[in-house]
Amino acid sequence: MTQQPASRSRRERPAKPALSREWIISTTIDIMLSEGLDKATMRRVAQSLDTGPASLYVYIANTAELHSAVLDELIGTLIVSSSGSWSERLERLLDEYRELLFTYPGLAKSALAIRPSGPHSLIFIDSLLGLLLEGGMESARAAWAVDLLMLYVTANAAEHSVPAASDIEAPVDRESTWTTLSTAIGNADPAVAPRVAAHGPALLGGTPAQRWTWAIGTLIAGAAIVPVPPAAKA
Amino acid sequence: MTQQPASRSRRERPAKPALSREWIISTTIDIMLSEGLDKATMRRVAQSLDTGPASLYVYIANTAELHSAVLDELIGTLIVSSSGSWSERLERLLDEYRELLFTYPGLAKSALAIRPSGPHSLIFIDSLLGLLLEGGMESARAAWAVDLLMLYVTANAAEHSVPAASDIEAPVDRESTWTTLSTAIGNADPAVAPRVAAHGPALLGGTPAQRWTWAIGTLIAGAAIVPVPPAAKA
DNA sequence: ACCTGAACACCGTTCAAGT
DNA sequence: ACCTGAACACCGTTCAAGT
Repeated sequence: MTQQPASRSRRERPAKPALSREWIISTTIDIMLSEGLDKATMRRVAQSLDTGPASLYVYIANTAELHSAVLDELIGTLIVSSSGSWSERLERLLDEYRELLFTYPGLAKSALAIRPSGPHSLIFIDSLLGLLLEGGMESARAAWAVDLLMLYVTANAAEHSVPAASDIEAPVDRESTWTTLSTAIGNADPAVAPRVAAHGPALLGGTPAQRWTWAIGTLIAGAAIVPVPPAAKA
Repeated sequence: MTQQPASRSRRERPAKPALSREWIISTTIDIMLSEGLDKATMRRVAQSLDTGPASLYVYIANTAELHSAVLDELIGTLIVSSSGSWSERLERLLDEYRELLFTYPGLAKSALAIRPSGPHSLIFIDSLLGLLLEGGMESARAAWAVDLLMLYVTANAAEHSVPAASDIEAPVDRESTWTTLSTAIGNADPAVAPRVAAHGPALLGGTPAQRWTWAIGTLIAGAAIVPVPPAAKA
């Protein structure tokens, strides 16, 4: 339980080790890394463990729980940097989380469905909360802001990790999705969507990094000025 | 194309009408309404249309495109109210969108993956943009704010529409997910997650409606004060 | 040209039967 | 008690063959 974080690369596979929750989770992470979340199915994981899928159900309730456990494990690898202002450390931590979700394509989508809730996630939430409190944010607002920030990071990653499957056979699709949206905006009929037609470039402008920084800044600045309804406070 | 919005309830089924993109989409909506997005599969839709799944591929490229088309169709039913301040109208419009995504469980998750981009979505984006501009927001910021607002609404809905499948056999699961998170927060060890332990009630406090209103307000207020990098402007 | 039966290559989950 | 083979009930997508 409190051993070191699951090593994510073990080349030597000691001939059929005993099945266990930990072993199943780390095998799942291996598969996710090399083949994507889509391939990290009960069947595929079982195959990697030289057994049938039914065996996994002794340790894990269902696919959602497996993915949830994997996410918690990975969140355990994030660390709060110790230098810089609270806002720098906060942005860096969120950036690490974003990167994590980008590294494991498809995991973000799971994260939305399952709400990180394991022991490692609790520590992560604690860190975010601590940084906002350090920044002087009122406690009730900081709590809600943590939620909002995590939701944004997850949604942002989920949106950018679209393909997940079929990236071997149809790498075109990702591009064409983008193209569809931007040409739709570019070609917007001023009679039907006048503001989009007029402000098209602004809608599409900026680098992903610029938009990310702006969004995080916006969330924090907004949370700092919008009060939480008094009744909702502890 | 510019007929009335796809009627979502047609009890009389004129014996095997000709297959068409429109007919496929409206049938999919029917199924989604009555059985959830999970059941709106190519196979199930084909079955409702008295044909094999292969036939759908004449009109629709794949499942993602089908869901994308459905979402655009539904977004076409949203209307901007004509009374009230810009911010009241904005919040009402976003609320309609949120409600739409809640009504069709699972659709929100699709919306994240596919980025609403059809003709109806373009008009919706145009309305949001118009309201922010009316509120005096600078154009580049308003454009990015539209993105952020839509992302939040979608993510929020995706998070709350968890079960989607298996809601007949395991209605317990939704409850237990919540319970898991709140008990985890409630029982947080002060030694390992001191801030969570101390501010637990704040993390869990407020009604969904309060949190929703606060979040939307936070996003708009934040966008109004955080400037977009000059290089990113049109 | 338009449509589709049948097949291919997968899924998650359960449960009776084995050790 | 613990584990699992085999089955159940599904998927998306393709393609050769029919009309």
